[in-house]
Amino acid sequence: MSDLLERLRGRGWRMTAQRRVVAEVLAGDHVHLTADEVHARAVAKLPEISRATVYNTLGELVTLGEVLEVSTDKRAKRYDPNAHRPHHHLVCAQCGSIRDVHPTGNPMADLPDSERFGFTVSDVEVTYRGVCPNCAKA
Amino acid sequence: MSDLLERLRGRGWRMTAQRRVVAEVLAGDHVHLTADEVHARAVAKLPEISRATVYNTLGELVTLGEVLEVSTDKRAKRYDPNAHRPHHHLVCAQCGSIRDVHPTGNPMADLPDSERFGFTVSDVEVTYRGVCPNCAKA
DNA sequence: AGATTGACTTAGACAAAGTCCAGTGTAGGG
DNA sequence: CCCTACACTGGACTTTGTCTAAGTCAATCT
Ligand SMILES: [Mn+2]
Ligand SMILES: [Mn+2]
Ligand SMILES: [Zn+2]
Ligand SMILES: [Zn+2]
Repeated sequence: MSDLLERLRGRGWRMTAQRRVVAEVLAGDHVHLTADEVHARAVAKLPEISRATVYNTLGELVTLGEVLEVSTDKRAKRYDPNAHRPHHHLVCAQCGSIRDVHPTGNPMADLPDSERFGFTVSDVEVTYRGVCPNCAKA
Repeated sequence: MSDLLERLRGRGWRMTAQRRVVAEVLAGDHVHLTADEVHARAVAKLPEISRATVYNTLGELVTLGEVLEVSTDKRAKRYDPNAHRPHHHLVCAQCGSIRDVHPTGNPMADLPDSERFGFTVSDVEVTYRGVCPNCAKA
């Protein structure tokens, strides 16, 4: 995720300890943390970081297209650093765990003109729901 | 929507003025109101109805499968009375208006076993995003 | 019809998620 | 090493949703 920091520097971002820490927390695969989870993990690395800064930084990253907002459950938004490979989500209805998935086919092509109501459709988001192996055996 | 009231009576519900008003507010096609919008419209018909009752009633309708919860934006949940014909949603990214759509094909079949991570997948939710004709011409 | 009763409703306190702002601190260019 | 525009902080505030104690009333019974 240090290439992210490079890109941000290239965009004229001031490199602060807070922004570095938020970027660190977001590293990895299948990462879909809430803002408060990001804050909690950031505090572990930099105790004085404030909630407002975490919200600001996440919001900026979303605006720049470096992070996606996902709302799989009906509670807090989740922040997804996997913004450069298009994908969808598979969510456990019981424990809420989330995996990135790459379905075949193009759901966009499945929406006929007669069902578009004059909209210019630009994007589609697919959420699969089920029970994860862990919850299934319990 | 009076068949809804019938079904509720059949399930042993007490028929109160509040529940009747909430059912009335939910009548129609392409209706996807937030709880507060339902409350505002209910108050117009029955001024003393409380927020708690609207939330309770909506929750009960969801539990009974008579109304669906939808979260197309990342803000408040929306309540969808079209629970008996499966469908997906087309959302205007600018004004937030929502239409029910019926895509062809079955997105569930597009998720190969290798992308299921051992989950038992039971449901899929598709949200199309774009710009509605109204916002396009402005 | 009148009495009864438990389901229903209410107002308001509370909680969680997110926004906003005034004051303070600091990254990075000169 | 100074400056200053940008960034950060803490706390107040808003929105969305939940909970509870006390009061009300729909449906049933007599
Ligand atoms: Mn993802
Ligand atoms: Mn709908
Ligand atoms: Zn699970
Ligand atoms: Zn629109």
